[in-house]
Amino acid sequence: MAQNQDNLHAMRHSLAHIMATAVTRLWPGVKLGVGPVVEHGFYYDIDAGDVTISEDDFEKIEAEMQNIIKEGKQFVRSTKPIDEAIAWAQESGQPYKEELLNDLKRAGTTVAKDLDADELGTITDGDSALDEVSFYTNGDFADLCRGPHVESTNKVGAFKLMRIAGAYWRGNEKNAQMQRLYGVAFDSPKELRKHLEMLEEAKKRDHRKLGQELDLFLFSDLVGSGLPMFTPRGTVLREELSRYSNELRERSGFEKVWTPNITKKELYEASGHWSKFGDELFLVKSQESSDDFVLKPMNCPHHTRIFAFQPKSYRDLPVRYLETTTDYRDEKSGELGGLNRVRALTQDDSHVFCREDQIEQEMDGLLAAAGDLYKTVDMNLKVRLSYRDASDGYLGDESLWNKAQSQLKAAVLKNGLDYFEEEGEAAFYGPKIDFMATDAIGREHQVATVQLDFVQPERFELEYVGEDGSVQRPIMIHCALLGSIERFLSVYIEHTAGKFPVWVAPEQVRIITVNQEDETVAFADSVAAQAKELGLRVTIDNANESVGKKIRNAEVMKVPYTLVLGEKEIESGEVTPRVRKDIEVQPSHAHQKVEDFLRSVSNEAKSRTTKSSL
RNA sequence: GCCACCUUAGCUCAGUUGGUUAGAGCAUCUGUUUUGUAAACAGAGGGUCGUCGGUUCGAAUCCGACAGGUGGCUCCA
Repeated sequence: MAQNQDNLHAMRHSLAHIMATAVTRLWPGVKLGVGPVVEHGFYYDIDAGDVTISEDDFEKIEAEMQNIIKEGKQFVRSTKPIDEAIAWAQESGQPYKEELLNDLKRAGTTVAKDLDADELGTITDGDSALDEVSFYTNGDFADLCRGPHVESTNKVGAFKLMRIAGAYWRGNEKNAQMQRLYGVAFDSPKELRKHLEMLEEAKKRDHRKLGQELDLFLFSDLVGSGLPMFTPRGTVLREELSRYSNELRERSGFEKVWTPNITKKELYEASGHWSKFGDELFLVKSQESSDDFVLKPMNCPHHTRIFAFQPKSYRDLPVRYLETTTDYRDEKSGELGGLNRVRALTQDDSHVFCREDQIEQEMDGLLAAAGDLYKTVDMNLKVRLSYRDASDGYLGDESLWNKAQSQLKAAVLKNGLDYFEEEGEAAFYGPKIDFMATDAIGREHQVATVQLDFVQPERFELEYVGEDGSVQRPIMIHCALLGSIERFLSVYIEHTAGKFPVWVAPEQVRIITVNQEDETVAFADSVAAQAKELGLRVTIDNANESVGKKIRNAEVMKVPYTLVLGEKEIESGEVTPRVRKDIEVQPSHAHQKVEDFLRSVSNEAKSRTTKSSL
């Protein structure tokens, strides 16, 4: 298995090399960046000068790649001293390679390790010292590369070029933008086909498609991009989820607060957000006063004002505030996408103000709440410890940072969470524990987050009176369980493929009438009334259509339970519920009394289970 | 914001190299039908082909700008 993995890796690496060969043959003089292996395939960054490569060119590039593969040239590995390599880069007109090599020479091993493996890592020569780098040559084309490669160009399996994208040289938007050509590659055509089919399947559960089909949310050009609106059905999802999220915290002492949607910009100058995010705030102009207002982009500064409203004693702590509220951020246009990234986002936000000795207990409570929520929605999340990096975009004393980071790690370890650590992912005021969910095509998105903050209490001069009468500074713990409701929905809709469990389903029971006789309609009405009495979301389909058609409509809308009501049901007072296929049903009698059916559905909803007790 | 691509009816999509009144299925409405567990039948309405500008005797089709979207990059409190 490991053997196969290694081979697949070498194959993908070789394909990146072959693609670079092909592009160089087709457009002589292109300048090459880096060409690493990624999940499912590979890419290569290319600067083609004035030439624009587009997806229409894929056929041509793939054909040339096939030629190279047919030639079956050996990949020959060689090494050069770094100065010779630099000379080679200069001679062959490869300024990007030259830059990398110069950095390698200058940086030495220590720094090279810190750099992204996709960049410098690809050209370092494994464990050996950096005074030498490796090359792979196939025929007349040589490329700087760590490898490994397969032995010759005809041993590369099945591949397909997928798309082309812009990518800044070395990930910095101040640098030149190169063209990144992506391909996928597998051992066999069969596996490639399987992968492409999987992508087709994933498209069917795309939250944007399901949002349309299941009548959940919409965008309007008149309202603006990144500003979703929710239909009655979509609003049920939002409210059921945020209610649950709130319950989980109210249980452990959180109290709801309310803050306005606009505020003077001075609030964010105080918090530090203005200087960091000023250009992403929506400005609001008052016609009555000279104040500059902004739409609030987050809630912590407001919550510090509520905390500071009355003097606090150590006995008052922890103080726990909870607010589900919509924030506004003027994201750059290219960063918006479906519900995942919007300009009006609703956070199920909360803040704890506590003493240092209370951090552990508070963190435990929040991590447990996150665990409960994600167990209920049946999602497995990766936990990311998001630390600061060496850049200067962070506020606060470095020793406080170190302490906060180790406290977060301790909490994660104590709670037995699987985690990974990543530098440069922290908020500017503190490190975070981020819960990462995966969408239908495998992209990761942050949902829940727990953050430790020593900075804002400082900047807002928050205090409480300690046991000995001295003035103390509280610590803030930020937490959102869903994160942004919109983003959560984007992954949750894809996770469930729109087959929502009963407790969140916008429509829990659909009643279908067999005919439009008065008696039938009256019976349907009475069943619906009973269902509503039990707090169920129920609709009646009394359309003049065939029963088959109406069943189909209920199926298409993924309604969990459907009742067909006609003469038989009126006579017996019993129903035979049609259960959505994904719902686990414990073996039980197929038909049952109306009251029994409705009561058990109602119990399922209350207990937020995914199993049916019918 | 940057790179590539996309935009035809409410939805999904046809529309041949620029050439009459731009088509289909579903949905909607009307009529017939009163229906038993995934699509009854018939008819009708619905589009200045994303917007604006240009080329042309003639533009859904070619060119440009803008808007919206998709996939990436950058960013993400």
